[in-house]
Amino acid sequence: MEGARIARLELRRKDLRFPFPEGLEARAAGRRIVALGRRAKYLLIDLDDGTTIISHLGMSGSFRIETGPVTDAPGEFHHARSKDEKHDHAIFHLEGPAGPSRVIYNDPRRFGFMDMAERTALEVNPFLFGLGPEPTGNELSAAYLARRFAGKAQPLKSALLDQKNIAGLGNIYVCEALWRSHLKPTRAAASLVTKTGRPTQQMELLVSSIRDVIADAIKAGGSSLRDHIQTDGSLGYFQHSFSVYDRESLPCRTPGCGGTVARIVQAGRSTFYCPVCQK
DNA sequence: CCTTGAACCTGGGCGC
DNA sequence: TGCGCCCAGGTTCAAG
Repeated sequence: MEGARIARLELRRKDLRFPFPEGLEARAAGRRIVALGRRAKYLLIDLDDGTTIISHLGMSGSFRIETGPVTDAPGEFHHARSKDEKHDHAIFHLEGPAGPSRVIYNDPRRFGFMDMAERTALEVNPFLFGLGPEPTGNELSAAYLARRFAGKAQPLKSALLDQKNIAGLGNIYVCEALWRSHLKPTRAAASLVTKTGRPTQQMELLVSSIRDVIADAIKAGGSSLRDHIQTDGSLGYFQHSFSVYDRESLPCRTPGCGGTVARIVQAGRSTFYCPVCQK
């Protein structure tokens, strides 16, 4: 996709969760993609005119890539548009050195959305403004989190899910990171900060667990659930290595623990944890 | 300020 | 077989 020219951006409906921004198709047409980036859970597509397309997959969105000319043969198969295909909402028709290809945005539940902004004004885009540091970079540290969590009675789970504290952690990875660091999700965020505002030992452990969870998930190819798939159509398989997420009533996987995974609801989201080894 | 809850949307799974 | 209900994912916004 990088380096390719967008022959046409085809929007097959006027909105996802929000309307597509005014003039998106016209702005994208004929432009070259100079870079692909990511911030938190937003995909950033940099065009050669200084525009950046901002795309979020929501909960059920995915991109898939098709190469070669369109094989939309007329005739008997035309009526048989697959269930999946009807949720193809945006199609980037690309022209690259290797010929035509398409990058297709599919989103059955339409919780995703797209926006566009001038690259020079990205930080003030409403979706990107105020996001915390990436969990994979040096900016995330125990000392930083201690500053953010000091004095907060908010449950640890909710604080970690807050994108203003750390950008890009979702429900699954927060549950997994807390389990790895043996921390109870209902603890106050401030309980990992000393009276003098320094991170506790447990905070250090939490930060390294967050890094490890993300690294392991990337290595394993992502966490797509159920019908949610990879760009090549295969299922992400990190879901097979969840330690607590979606394991209610199953044995805790901490060696020698013997506990049973519980499910509670915090701020309207499911939290899975082991009441025995997470304290 | 902090915290919770509803809304957005669809399809899969389950109980009857 | 089908209907109705609940649930999942992420983010914003309104209300307590």
